[in-house]
Amino acid sequence: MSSPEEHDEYYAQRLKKAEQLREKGENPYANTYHPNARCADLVKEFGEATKESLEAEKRQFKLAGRVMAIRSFGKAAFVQLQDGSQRFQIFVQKNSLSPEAYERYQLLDLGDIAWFDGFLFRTKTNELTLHAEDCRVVSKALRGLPEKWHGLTDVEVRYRQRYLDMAVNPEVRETFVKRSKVLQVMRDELVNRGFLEVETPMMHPIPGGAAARPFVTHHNTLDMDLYLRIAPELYLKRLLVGGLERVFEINRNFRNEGISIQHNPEFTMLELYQTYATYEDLIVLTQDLLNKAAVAITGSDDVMYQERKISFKTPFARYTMMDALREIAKVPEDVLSNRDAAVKYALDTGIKLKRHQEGLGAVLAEIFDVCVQPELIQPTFITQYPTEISPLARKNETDPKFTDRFELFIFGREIANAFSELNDPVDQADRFRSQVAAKEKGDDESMHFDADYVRALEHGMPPAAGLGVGIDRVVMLLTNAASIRDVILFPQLRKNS
RNA sequence: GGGCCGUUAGCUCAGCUGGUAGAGCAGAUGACUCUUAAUCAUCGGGUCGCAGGUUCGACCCCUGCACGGCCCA
Repeated sequence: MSSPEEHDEYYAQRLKKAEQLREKGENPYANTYHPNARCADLVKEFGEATKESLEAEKRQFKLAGRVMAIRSFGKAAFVQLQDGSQRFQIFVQKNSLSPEAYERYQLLDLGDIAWFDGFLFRTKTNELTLHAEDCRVVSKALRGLPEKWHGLTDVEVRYRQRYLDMAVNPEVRETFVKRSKVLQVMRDELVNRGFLEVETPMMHPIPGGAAARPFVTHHNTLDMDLYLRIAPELYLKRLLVGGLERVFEINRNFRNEGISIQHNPEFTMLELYQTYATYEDLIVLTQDLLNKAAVAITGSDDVMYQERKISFKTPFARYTMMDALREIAKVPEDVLSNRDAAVKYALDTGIKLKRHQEGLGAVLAEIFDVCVQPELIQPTFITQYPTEISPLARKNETDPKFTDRFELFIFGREIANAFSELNDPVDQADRFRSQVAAKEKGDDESMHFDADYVRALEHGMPPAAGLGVGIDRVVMLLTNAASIRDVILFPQLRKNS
């Protein structure tokens, strides 16, 4: 990629044409020529109109967009114009334009933003086309477009210069339209259910609400370090203390971890909290949200993803973690109840245990990640997570070793995480202490003690359940994107060398 | 952090056993008033990612680095 200072012959040629326009009294970056229709509107309204009716009506329209192709025949040409909706063909004929307009047309290059005024007709091959009667260059491009047939395939350039990717690869635009639609569907659904959308801090004095390493930043005037949030959870629950009964937030979280096909340092999370609800209620809500999103985006609740059919028909499958270990991974019974047997099984399976993973629950969770998770292709809820790895979740009433929590897996990936919330301030303080102890033993992902949050709970938080949904991963599934970078407009890359 | 792969014209890609760089598109010029990757003719266009090394000679072999991709941690 050449820098703005490195100008080639194309640049010089195009700059010269811009100057020639100026000499004719034309501003090559004019904002005085506006379209009065979009390409898609014309196709919608006149796609079926006959040659004769078009000829009789001679409907006049102004279109504006990027010039994607020019097929020239000397004194006539076909121009492919692309606006925000789609491409449309323009017929430029010397005899149909004023001499001035034809001169302007001759200064038009591939990639320019152009404006045409003309009437609709059908070509000899019966293609709906705008017959140009006026032509303007409204933004002269000084750099050309990538190849017209193969498009832009270099992934690095696609990510670094996403605007080129979008200009030239229509499916990229479609992906981000679908992404927006997913968010809209979820917002609408939650608002309809009485949820209030809120915005809580992105900069936290104590990073909390998830097990992850944060990014650090600094406020100069306050002279204090702040952390980009790893989750909004603890703030959203403070709102429940304050009397809001149903809240949600859709926003970015930041986690200082590796970048992969499934991980970007900043990613979008939907989190919601509902008072007087349990994780069972959220299982229903979660599958409804995903089902509605799938149908809205793909038109079906059967979605093809990477050559596999994923069914978003409700209800989704569900297992407790222990049953999943038993039935899906065929883990022997003694491993499930005996820590030493579990550790031996893990090591025999080739799982590397971190030293701080001492409890049976944590070891079983590791075994689950390796032996069960990759098998969960169809949407599957896994419930009843070990308490020691769920420091913010309410313990199960009958077996306190487990929490009333679920995660949703699709295509072997974690899509959602939810639980009945821990609202006992004394229990919460104990859990934070365990987290701090783990941190001292070397687990840099474990949580800090958040005294301010415990204080909020001490004022009384209604019983509630909370849910987090990884929006990027949902969008990946619904747009058949192999990499999270394909659903994030500007994914994180190293500094350009 | 480790392994493997990639980086050649604006874009998409060839480039043999080491002998000094090619195509298509895009561009310029000319022809052409109904094309659909329009066609035809002519021409211009390269720090072969960067830095070293081996060699009479390196796009090619070796080392290091940068950036990207995939896999693993």
